[in-house]
Amino acid sequence: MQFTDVEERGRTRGRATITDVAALSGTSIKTVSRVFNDEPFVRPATRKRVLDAAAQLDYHPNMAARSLVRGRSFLIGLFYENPSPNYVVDLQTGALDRLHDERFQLLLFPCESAANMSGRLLGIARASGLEGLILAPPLGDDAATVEELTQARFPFVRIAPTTAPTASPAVGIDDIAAAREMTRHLLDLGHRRIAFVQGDPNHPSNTQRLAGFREALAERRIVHDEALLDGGLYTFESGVAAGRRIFAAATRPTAVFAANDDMAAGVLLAAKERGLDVPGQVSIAGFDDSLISRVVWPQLTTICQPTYEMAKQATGVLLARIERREFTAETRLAHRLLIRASTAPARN
Amino acid sequence: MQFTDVEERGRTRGRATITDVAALSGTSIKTVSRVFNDEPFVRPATRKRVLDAAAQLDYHPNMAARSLVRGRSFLIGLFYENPSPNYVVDLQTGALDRLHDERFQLLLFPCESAANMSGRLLGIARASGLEGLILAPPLGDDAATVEELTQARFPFVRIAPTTAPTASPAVGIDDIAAAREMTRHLLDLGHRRIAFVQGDPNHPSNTQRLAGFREALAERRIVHDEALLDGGLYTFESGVAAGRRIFAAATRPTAVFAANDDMAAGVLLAAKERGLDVPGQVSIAGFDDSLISRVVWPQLTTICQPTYEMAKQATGVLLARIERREFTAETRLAHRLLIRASTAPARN
DNA sequence: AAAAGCATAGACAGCGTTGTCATAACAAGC
DNA sequence: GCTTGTTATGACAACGCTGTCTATGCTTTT
Repeated sequence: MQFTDVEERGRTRGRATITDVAALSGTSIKTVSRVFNDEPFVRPATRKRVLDAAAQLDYHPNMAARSLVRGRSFLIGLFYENPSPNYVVDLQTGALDRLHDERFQLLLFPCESAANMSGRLLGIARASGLEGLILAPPLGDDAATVEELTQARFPFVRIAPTTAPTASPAVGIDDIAAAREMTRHLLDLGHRRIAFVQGDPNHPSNTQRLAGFREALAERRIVHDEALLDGGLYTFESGVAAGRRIFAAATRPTAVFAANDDMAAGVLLAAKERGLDVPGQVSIAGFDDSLISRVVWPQLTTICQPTYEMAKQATGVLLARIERREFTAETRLAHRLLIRASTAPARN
Repeated sequence: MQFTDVEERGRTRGRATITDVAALSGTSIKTVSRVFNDEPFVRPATRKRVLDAAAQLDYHPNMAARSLVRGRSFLIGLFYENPSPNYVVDLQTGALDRLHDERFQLLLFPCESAANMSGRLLGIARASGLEGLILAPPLGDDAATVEELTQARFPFVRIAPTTAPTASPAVGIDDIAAAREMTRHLLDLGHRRIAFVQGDPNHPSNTQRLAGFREALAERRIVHDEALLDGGLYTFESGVAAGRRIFAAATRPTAVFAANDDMAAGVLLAAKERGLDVPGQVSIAGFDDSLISRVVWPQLTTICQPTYEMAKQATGVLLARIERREFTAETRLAHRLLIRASTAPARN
């Protein structure tokens, strides 16, 4: 079916322009512009006339024209490569909430793999006319990307980066300390054989969490059995696979610490497949406090990571840099050990 | 810290323009424009010169200028009010994938509540300069919204709408038939006391699923006990609450059918709290095949709803309407009953 | 060899806005 | 009443691009 002569109304054409409002209100376009940009020196009476005319014509400023003349796009890109929908939505919501009253809009850039984005981000940003980038893990950890953007003086902010703190703005938590706390919790419960399920080796957050795990073991003078180190990809499925391998081993660990909740949930599923009681026979701990940690049974002991808040603050940092050229250094937000039902004293 | 005199590079100013490319390539701006818009009548040699110059200057067409002169924004809005992150991400990914090679960009509009958006969508669309809207459930079911947009001839497409098929384009599945199939499955397993956990009463998908449930019972001449109807809000937490009420009742049902997976997972958690074996003592069924249905133990029997594909097709329909004024009527995609481990024969 | 046709290229206006600069209105100070 | 200063308003160019129209070559046809 085809529309005949009637035009569609999504287009910009046909909409009232600043000239129409000026004409109807008996003022000039410049005055209308002043009103819509809250510039001073407009008499209240004039302002009202303009506003009335605008309302009558259903006038909305044309963003394209505004962007063109100002040389700004008011577009910010959120780049992420993350297998966990919960995490992604938290990120988006945080950024959107911060952007809500600003004139900026958020563009999504889901990336297949962080590796093949290396060195391409600046080009993409330029092509889309972005004014700033938010790099979610692990994109903020790519050295080439950070170097490229810094070199070009292109505004960006990294969320939860783990590479050595450069001068670039970032918002995150202390992954090492958090992993250390979780490990201490397991040690305090009497666990000695603790398996660690790594996340994607390309995500440096994984390296940090593993480091924290090792530090805590070292504190208590426990020699870690490398056989208890297994690797996943941060996805639920990879957690299931890791869990199956771990529980099939001759000497089973009494606790498993997974580098994120999705994998911990996978490990939990593998435990159930094998008929293991959690936390009776094996304790399982995660990391992130994502929705999935509350959905499974028993609910997972985890690290509460303020993803939403990190994204919100990161967006604020980026905005400050774009709008006022303020350069905020690295920000660390607080994390919290959340003890729930999946961990219990070791009995062996 | 403040940047001194060096300018930030996110802005559009300072970037190469079409005039620069024309000058460097020894052509006119119109020819450069032709090259970048794949217009005919440009000699290969000229094209190459232009492209080389563009590459050398790192030229990218200014979207704002392009939008302005064309009277188009190339912006599409995705409106959703959905408590399930998995669903939302599927929706986004479907839309983004379809948009990938088009010049359009997607803007996100998470809505607090569909009700208070009623009658405001057109204004928001106009204010943001959108060319089209994708309405995810339940926004596509608001009569006032649909009426307003249709009236204004504003391009939009609804995902999984359930209201009486108007002439407006929509992509969805047959919720009634799907719920009927699931109910038959439970009946075939010998269940007779089946509780139904409703979703948000404001989401008409809920009404449809309940209707399908009732139809299947009627087919088998089973009088449904209204006490077995409980209500949630499509969230995991509301499912937990409903499950607790259901299992606290004097005569427990042998099966529970929840209107979505999140609630079914909640019911499952409530069952575990009470020490009930699933599916031994009670079968639980969900709807959606969202990630959560695979994460819990036992994995949930559910209806596989192609959310990603629905969003992708809906975007295609919208694009066709915007670009070529093609008007596609309602499209129904296939669903599938996915029998997993949470349902088993009734034994009583 | 002239005319006609087509492929190729450029000049220029205009899209809807904001910035700059000029001007008008009005109050205050002498 | 005349200057001065401040407040309020408007004329006009410019932002970077595409659409329209016109001009220039180069073939082909007569």
